[in-house]
Amino acid sequence: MFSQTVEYALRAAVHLASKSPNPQTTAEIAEATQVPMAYLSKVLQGLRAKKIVHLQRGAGGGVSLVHEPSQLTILDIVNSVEPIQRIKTCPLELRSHGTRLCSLHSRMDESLKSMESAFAATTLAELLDERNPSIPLCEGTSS
Amino acid sequence: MFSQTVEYALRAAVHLASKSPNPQTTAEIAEATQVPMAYLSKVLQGLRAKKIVHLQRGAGGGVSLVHEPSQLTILDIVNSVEPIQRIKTCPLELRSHGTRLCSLHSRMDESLKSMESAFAATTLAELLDERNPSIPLCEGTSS
DNA sequence: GCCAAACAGGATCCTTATGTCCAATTCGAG
DNA sequence: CTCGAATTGGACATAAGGATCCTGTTTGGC
Repeated sequence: MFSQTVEYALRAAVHLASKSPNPQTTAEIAEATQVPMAYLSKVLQGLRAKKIVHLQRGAGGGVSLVHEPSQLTILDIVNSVEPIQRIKTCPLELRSHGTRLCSLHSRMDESLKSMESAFAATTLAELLDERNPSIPLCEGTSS
Repeated sequence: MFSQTVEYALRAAVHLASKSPNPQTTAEIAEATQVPMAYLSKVLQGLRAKKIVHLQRGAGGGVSLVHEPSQLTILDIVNSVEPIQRIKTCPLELRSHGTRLCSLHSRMDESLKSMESAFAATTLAELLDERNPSIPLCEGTSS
């Protein structure tokens, strides 16, 4: 449902937020987030184009967030790499098909809207503040 | 966010429901739903494999729903062609990354869960019953 | 100034999704 | 039985997403 690119961008953003405001090298982020480094580099370049991160070349350089983690929402990241496409008009521009498929797409769009709202409501800072949520998703297999 | 294949399957399912229990030929469905026929054929074969539709070959044959529209939900169709992948475990199986990315994926999964619930709550019959929803998505450009 | 660290960006490759085409098969009807 | 309607299924084509590699450019520190 979510593309790899979005997943990678989110991982990188969260990791950067956790280290904010210290810059991290692409290699460090790749290691920490388990993302292929060469590809992560491309993803980060996309985030740079959208003014989400700052990329500093040269020795001692690295990647850093342009804004405070408390000012960045999940939606900001998602929309930077793969904007959520709301369904504004029925994909079928037919005069004859009645309202049937409309109601389908209306339902689909409501789900998109719901997701959009949820993503807009959570900042990276809030993600980091959460201590041991009720449903831990990270139970390692190692004891 | 939704693949073409899912979109096509949903269109076909809704159209079939609207004609239920009469079978429709693939060509008729393709025409009504604006889906390339040759590809629709493949999609329908997928729906057949999941026992959603019945395909009758030969003259007078066609496509028909196996179940009543009131017994088929949007989720049934979606899961038949491209199952919604809930995030059950953190994609990063790291012992060292703490709970940070967990809270991210927890949020993402909540959106998936919400969508799943919404799709499971609506049957094809209900879609057909809806008259002129408050937000019409089908305003044709033609007067 | 030189060197090593670190990003930049183009070329390339692999896989998957989407879409097309055609010969084969099934089956109802005359 | 024969013919045409209709799906079947395999091969093929195209495009996009995901991933890798290599060379160039920038830049801080010695």
